[in-house]
Amino acid sequence: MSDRLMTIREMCDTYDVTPRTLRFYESRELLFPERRGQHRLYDRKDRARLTLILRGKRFGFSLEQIRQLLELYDPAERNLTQATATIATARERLADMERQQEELAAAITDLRQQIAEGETMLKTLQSGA
Amino acid sequence: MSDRLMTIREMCDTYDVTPRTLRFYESRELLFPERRGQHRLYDRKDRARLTLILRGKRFGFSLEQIRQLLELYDPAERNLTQATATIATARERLADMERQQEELAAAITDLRQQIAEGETMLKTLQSGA
DNA sequence: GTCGCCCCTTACGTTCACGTCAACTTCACA
DNA sequence: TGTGAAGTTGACGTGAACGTAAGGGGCGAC
Repeated sequence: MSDRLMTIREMCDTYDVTPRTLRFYESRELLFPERRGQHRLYDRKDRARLTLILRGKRFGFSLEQIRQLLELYDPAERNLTQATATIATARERLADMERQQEELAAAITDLRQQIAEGETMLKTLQSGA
Repeated sequence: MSDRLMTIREMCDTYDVTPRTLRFYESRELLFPERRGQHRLYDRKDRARLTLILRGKRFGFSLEQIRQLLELYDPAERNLTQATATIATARERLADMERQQEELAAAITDLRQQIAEGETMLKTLQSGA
């Protein structure tokens, strides 16, 4: 199964991050690995969280924004007002992402066009202007 | 027309950035406004560039990556090898963006699902658990 | 036992993308 | 003629997200 516990090194190799990064995320309360003595051990849930963290980063979110999002994925919310707030900020994040999606689609179309034009220019240059 | 020259303040108001930001972009060679005496004046092309800069930032690109992309939009390339390199890095950026688009779509679907689940939980809490 | 390796904490250093402040010029206007 | 608004350069400050170096514990291999 995938519910094996992983050492920090295994995590780093798997997700291409440094130990410093994982400890840093822990200090910012984005990860909560178990401790076997002094050593950290990461389980399936930790890995899922890390996946979401790295994904969030690629979309340009701050670690704090990501931390708030993670609360949504982690049903530790027993408090009503807390849960309401979590969902509200999640909606904002969702709106951000939807806007970004539209912009991204437009930018991709645009860039494809520019590349095509660039290539046309390139061929002109090659054919000896 | 939109080919009016704009002062730094007009630019700031229009694009919601600070003068410091515009001067910083200039120092990093992302913008090249004219000089009327000491003062900077931004034309249509500068505004187009700024739009692309801000867009790129929202996608999580660094200013240096954006600077390289801008070369593509600016046909000042008279050099063959230079133009080839520019197009090559533009292709990489495009690939990044396409990957990001897929990921983003998946993340949005995912987040919507989580929000839905969160709301279900919320109603359970509200109905008095 | 001691060597190497992996892990730990603490703490200062670094990069990016600006913010902030000081001191100066230039120009419109009272 | 000053005065204030808007612009300039230059230098130092700042927050986020780590990098890096120093010093130390534990543990299997030789």
